[in-house]
Amino acid sequence: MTWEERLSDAGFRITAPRRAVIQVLQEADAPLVPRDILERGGGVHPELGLTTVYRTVALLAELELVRRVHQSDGCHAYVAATPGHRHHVICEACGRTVEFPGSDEVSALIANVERTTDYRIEEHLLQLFGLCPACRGED
Amino acid sequence: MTWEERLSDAGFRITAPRRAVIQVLQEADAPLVPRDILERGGGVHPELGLTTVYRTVALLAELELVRRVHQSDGCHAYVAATPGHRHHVICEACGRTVEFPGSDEVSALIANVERTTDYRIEEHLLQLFGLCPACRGED
DNA sequence: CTCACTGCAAAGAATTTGCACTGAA
DNA sequence: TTCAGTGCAAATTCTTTGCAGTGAG
Repeated sequence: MTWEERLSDAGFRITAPRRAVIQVLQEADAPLVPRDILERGGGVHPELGLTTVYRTVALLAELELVRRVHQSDGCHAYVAATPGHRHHVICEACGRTVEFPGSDEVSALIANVERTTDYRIEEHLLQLFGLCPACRGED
Repeated sequence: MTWEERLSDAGFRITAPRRAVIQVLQEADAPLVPRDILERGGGVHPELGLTTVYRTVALLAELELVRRVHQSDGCHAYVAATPGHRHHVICEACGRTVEFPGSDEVSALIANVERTTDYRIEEHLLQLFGLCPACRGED
């Protein structure tokens, strides 16, 4: 199912600005902040406004089509989400992002922490930062 | 070694505003955003300014005495850091925060991800969210 | 046809910077 | 005594809101 179908099924309209934002996010391989999306989206739909970018990413995030990632400097960038997968490795040099599945290690860790801290864990935020193969100079 | 000694050793001066910010952060058991720190710090040093709070947390974070944590709503809150420990469990109800050590599971996970993605992992951000024992109604 | 969606401009936060003054070392 | 550190006010972002016009369904 495409993003447009998902929007449509959820009762939202398919408009030119939304198409532009969707296209930009789907083509990006690194997290983008709203301003990035505006700039790139301008190539597709020049009238695009920043307000609409904010509203659209909020909508897409709610439908879990994109995910918000956190960065040490500029927080709140967005990347396309792979369904079921929840974590990101972000290249510190080029920003290129890859998702990896929530793994057994994470489950084991959570069980472990629940036992030692007596908290009941419901959510987690896990992001790894490093260098992608290309930026390590092995391209 | 106290925080003041650490500051001093690093060549920074010990001032009343810095003492106030330090005291507030050391007494807090949940992450605080700059405005929180300002309000609480006002009880200790009424002239405290928001600018100084920003500058002081940046300094403390650089010395790794506090850590910046990310929250889904208001990003960028700060908590006292336990040396060597790197992760937090934050209670979704009361905000109370507990640190837990970087464990074998995390190392295993990282090794795993390095293998499958071919990224070289250098940093990670791991935060768990859940309910602390008190907020689960078992107090 | 309707009303969800849009862009603009303005309002509101969050954060940083310029600057003269003050007090820690 | 000196200059790092401070508070204020102003400047910059970043993000949200109010509103009248417009086009998707």
